[in-house]
Amino acid sequence: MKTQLQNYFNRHISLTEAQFEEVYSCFEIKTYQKKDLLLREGEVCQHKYFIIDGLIRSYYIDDKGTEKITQFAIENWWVTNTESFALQRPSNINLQAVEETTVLRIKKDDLDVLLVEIPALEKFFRIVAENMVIAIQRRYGFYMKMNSKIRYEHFVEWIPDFAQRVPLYMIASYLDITPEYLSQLRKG
Amino acid sequence: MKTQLQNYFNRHISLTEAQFEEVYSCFEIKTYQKKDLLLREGEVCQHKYFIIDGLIRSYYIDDKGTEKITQFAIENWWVTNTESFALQRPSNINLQAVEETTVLRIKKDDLDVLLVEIPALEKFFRIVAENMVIAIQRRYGFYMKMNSKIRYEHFVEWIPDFAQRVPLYMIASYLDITPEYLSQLRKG
DNA sequence: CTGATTTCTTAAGATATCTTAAGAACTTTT
DNA sequence: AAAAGTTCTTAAGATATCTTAAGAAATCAG
Repeated sequence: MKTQLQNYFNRHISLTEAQFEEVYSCFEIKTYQKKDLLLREGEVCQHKYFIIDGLIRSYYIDDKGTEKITQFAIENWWVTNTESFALQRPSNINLQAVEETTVLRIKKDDLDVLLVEIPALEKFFRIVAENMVIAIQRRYGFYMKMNSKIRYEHFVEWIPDFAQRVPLYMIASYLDITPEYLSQLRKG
Repeated sequence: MKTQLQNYFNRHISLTEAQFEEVYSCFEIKTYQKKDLLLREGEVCQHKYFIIDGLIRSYYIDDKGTEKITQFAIENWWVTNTESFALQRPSNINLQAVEETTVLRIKKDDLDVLLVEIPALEKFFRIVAENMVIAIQRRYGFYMKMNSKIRYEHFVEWIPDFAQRVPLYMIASYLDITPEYLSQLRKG
């Protein structure tokens, strides 16, 4: 748990043992049951979450009442609603545990203090944010370029693990395909 | 020019006059003519650009030979290909001046040095990166939710300036609509 | 001012994907 | 093991958007 977070920090910056202790003391361990919400549409997002184990999805309900999944996140990923967290505005998405999920979470206020006390963290979160930009651009770039069938094949190939852990209709939603049409695609 | 950059830094962090001078000395002024490329597909992106004046687009050529625009950037925006710049990989997009455009640009190597010397810059670029995440998510979130007609109307309403400065077929490309279909939409 | 290039429009037929509705196959709970 | 809930499939008709091809309008270069 502790080591898992420490390893992640060490990927990008070096913290002294004391610094890491200070950082770690600001995190809280939480376990969510399947279907529990970490963040509800309309609330202001107060936490950044580091996933120790499990699977989180980010989704909203569209005007027709259909769930639209915008992101999945698994072990060793950071998750939050950046817009709501950074600007302290009401969230337009829900964060929900797809499986039983354990996270380390940190409050915005605590993080703000830490960033001042340990400037190396600025670098860390700059890199995390840049990686997020890269990931999102790759995702949508691919999405825009490819048709439904290729999107699905790519998804299964790329993260075969997901195809196991997530029901098909959620993959469909993430890929912006109706489950019915995905069914057709899988046939032929 | 100098002030414009300084103002932008001051939005998020405070630099002493001396620090700003050091920062500024790493930037180079460049003017690109209409259609000049700042970055070519396949090259590794070596610069971050701060636009003083003008308009830059980011685009690639798809398998059918059609230009697909992924981003526009104007005065006071930062632009680069984050993936290529951060990971020093070949770029999958072109950056091109849509109008005559003046930028302040900084080399990756120089920026890396600056970030070490002036840690406050880490915070600055963390915030810039977070804002980019927010902007991209808003953009694609909206894109996914809305149909072509609403995307177009929103675009014109949101940045009316653009509708003047950018040919219609580029707006179509950015909104992922064929120019022919956009023509139909504008009629009825 | 004229020819060349770039940008925009029209219209008809083609296609990817959605919608609706229903039932089958699983999975979890009792 | 029955009931209840969740997930997946099938198929037919509907629709948003694309493709192709052509010409009109506007802008740029000589």
